[in-house]
Amino acid sequence: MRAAACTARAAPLESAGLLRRMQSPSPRRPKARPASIRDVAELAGVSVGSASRVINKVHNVTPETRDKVEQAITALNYRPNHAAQSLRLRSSRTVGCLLSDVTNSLYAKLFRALEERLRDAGYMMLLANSLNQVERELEILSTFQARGMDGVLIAPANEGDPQVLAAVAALEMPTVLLDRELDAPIDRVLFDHIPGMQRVVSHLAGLGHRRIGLVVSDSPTRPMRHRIRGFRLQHEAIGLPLDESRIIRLPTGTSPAFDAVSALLARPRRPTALIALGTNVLNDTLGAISVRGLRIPQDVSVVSLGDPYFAAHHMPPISALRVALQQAGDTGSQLLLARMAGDDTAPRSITLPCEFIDRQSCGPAPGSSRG
Amino acid sequence: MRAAACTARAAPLESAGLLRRMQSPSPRRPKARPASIRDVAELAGVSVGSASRVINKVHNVTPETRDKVEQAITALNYRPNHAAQSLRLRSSRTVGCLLSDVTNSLYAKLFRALEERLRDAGYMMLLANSLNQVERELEILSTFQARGMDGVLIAPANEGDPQVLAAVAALEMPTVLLDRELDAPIDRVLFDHIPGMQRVVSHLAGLGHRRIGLVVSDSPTRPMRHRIRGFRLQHEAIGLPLDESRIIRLPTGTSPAFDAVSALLARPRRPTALIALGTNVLNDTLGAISVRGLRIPQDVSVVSLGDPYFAAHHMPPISALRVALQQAGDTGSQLLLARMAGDDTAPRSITLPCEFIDRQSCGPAPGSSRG
DNA sequence: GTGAAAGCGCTAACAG
DNA sequence: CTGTTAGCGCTTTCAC
Repeated sequence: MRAAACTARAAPLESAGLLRRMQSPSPRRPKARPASIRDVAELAGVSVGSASRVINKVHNVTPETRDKVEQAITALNYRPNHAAQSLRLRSSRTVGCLLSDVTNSLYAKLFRALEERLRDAGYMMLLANSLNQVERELEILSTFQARGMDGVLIAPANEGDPQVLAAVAALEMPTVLLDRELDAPIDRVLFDHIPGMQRVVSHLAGLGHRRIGLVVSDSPTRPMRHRIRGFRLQHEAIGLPLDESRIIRLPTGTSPAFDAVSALLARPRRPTALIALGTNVLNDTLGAISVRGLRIPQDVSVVSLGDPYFAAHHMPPISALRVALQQAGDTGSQLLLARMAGDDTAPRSITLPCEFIDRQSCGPAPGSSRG
Repeated sequence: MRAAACTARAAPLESAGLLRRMQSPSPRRPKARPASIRDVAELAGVSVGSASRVINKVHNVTPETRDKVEQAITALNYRPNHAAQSLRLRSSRTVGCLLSDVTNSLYAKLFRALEERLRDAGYMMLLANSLNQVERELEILSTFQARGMDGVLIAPANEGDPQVLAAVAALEMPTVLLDRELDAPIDRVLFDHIPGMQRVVSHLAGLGHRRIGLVVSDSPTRPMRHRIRGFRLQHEAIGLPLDESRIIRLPTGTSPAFDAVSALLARPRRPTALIALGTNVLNDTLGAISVRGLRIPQDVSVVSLGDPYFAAHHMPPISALRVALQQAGDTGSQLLLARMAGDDTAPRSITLPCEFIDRQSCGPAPGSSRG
């Protein structure tokens, strides 16, 4: 079964498409069309009604009938046709999930948590990555609508876009927003970024740090806005002067965090503490620190926003502000499940706390008397 | 819209379910049932046949008719009912994807690449994580079948399980296997792990390393098997004695790579080079090296299997054996698309190369004359 | 307890 | 070019 490496674009495969219309349905699956409930009923010698009743475990059935039908089912390897069920029941037992990008471990974890719960409840998940593009978000939303999802869980990056807002508001099925804010009357699960960030700033300030840098992305989403807001708020609260230029908003997509952080650290009065977005940005930040020959935490303290695997396993272990992804998944699916079951109470907004995990990357500010 | 943090299980939400059956359909979506093609035809003053024709852009239509129908469509905000189309067309325009865990960035990247292509072709993707459990894989496969996926892309972790094999073989729709081997006549896209690993070993041997450690997972999948095989083969090929105890197979799930690598490095004649699975294991490996006060590459050379973001941004940058995920996505979707379009030629097996990226983590073996 | 039949929304074959 | 109609497979009254 060894094949030569083939890196070519699929030109050779493409042509197969043309042939298709000129020949009978693929001989690769000559399995005559699968057994229908009618076949089952016939083989069992009962009516389709009865067959349906045993399939759906309705009570009104003689054990005898049940047996016959069940035998027919296994004999025919019968599986109910999902499309027909969806049409008839007006329910697809499918939930749509719109995320920026599963490649971001945060979303991947969230999706996994969500899937776990919803699968247990008998739903399958459609996953679509919007890659932060308005156009895609619109298209995905529209597709979810068209495909009659029973519910959707969404985290549109373009919260502020009027078209996106309109599209979300137009959704006709139960919807839950994931850590986003949109002016529509729908359920949402949010993280408490502001108090979380305040906690971090105050922890750092307590260690004597007076110049704290913040490295986030310029994505216009709620998490970023709130983190920055919390950052500002806490500076005010404790009367720490805030130099706005210490807030770095990295252009989304690319990750030139390295250069930006290097520049920040090269300033005459460099920050003595850095708060950086988890995973990639954190990684670049760590790299920039190490390249400049600075030590953690002696020269610079570091806090990660989000708690990627490597934060805990880095040397030294990096303190992190962790969001409860698993819990968010539980909560989000819970909310959605309730709606899909008919809950028609007012939209709920559930806020989940951020937890600060203090590890060994935060120390007293250099030259500070505290600590 | 501020809500108290709520960590409680959803007991309060649960009860809503009971109410449901006793009241009319949720007032939250009083949108009478969406417009059907019949409504459109009626409003446009044409027959459903004509309506269908313009909706499906068939040629036989007067511009006049077309206009009327199109107006009715926008007026009614009509969207074809997907379930009805699926039922009628025997096609769901949906593709199932079975992976171990999207939380693993490798799979996340693969999924994203796949989704990109398939979305362009008009398919949506159902994603299911098997978490390596046989039971789940069976269930997912069965669900894909029952739901009439037009095609599936799968990477079952339990390649060797007879039940899984049977379930895969029983799949009635086009299927492509992703870097797995199963004795079934289906398309597959594979990575060239053996030559890749051989390249790494020989690179290291060329630098004078004679004791190379390999840290992988004990997952019984093709990639792991092949890496180990390539490791052995190349040792033989260049006449390097291989101490089997230098091959560490980490139990899947947990990641105690740190201890295992520490132990390996604590041996009297420790390896002078380490080849480690990307991301988490690599991270632990790096940690263990740093904790023992060893330097890269002066004391230990390191190669990553897979090329996570941080490998390139680590200090020093870590050499990596990279698999072309994007290309795998392109190829896999290509293969599937062709089958779904009716291609009925013999199953293809496309092998993609592994690329070795030499960065700065590989140096001459300590005490070696080479380099 | 069971069967007959209506119809979910759509496409396609057929007649005009 | 357009209208009518027969199902796709299933659930669910409604009689019996």
